[in-house]
Amino acid sequence: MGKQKFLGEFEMIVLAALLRLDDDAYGSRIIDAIDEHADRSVSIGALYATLKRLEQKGLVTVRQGEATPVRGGRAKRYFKITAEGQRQMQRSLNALRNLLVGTPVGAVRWVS
Amino acid sequence: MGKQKFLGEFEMIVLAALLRLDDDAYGSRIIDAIDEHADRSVSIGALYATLKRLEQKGLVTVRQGEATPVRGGRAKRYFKITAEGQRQMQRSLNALRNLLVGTPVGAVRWVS
DNA sequence: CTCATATATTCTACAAAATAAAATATATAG
DNA sequence: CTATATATTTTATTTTGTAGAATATATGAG
Repeated sequence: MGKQKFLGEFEMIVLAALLRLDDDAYGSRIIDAIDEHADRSVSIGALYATLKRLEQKGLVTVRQGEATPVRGGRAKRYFKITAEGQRQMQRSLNALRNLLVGTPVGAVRWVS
Repeated sequence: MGKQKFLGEFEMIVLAALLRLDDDAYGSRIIDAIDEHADRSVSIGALYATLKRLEQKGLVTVRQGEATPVRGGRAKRYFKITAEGQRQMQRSLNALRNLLVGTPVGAVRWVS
């Protein structure tokens, strides 16, 4: 068995955003989703660096988009989580969840 | 408002273990909890390095224990998550959860 | 006593992840 | 053909994650 892998915290955030955005996940859209849903502002450079790493690890794939017919328009790159990415994501979440379940009911809750 | 903070992935794992162990959280116990519940083996050095950082950030406190009356026994240091630690933990979890809810039902699930 | 041994924590060094700011690329409108 | 609006890449640095060696300290055996 290869060495057990766990995702970094921001890697999980990015992958979660890809799941949410489904077929429309590219740079600024991902930034917006993270900003809106996770209440977190991230620089675009930080995002792309992480996406590149995830791609190199085989956890996301990329599809080249068309340039949109509006002013300003380099072609977009759309990202998608792979099956292996989903697997690692679930494993990382489970690790946290399993440690937290059975914990005395206090300030930190997994649900609600 | 001070800069928004999010915990690292392993920091969350360690804090979750502290919650689980309540008043009995010291070195090897924490290692065991992570090993058992998160199915993850971590070196003791890695753990203490992270605990030190969490302490410096005010996310855990330490209480000095007695040496137990068994062979081999340097005094233990018991760790406990602070209110601020719980706050940051909840915030980090919420960020992930909020991105995942509403996601098409697929391979990655928050519950079950 | 003192030494072997069993815990326990700390130190050291390095790898990986996170992050922002600046640079570059490329499309279209005028 | 140039100004401008996206979009992605590059560069540099800080923070986290990680293991292994070193150190500390308690007790049991003799």
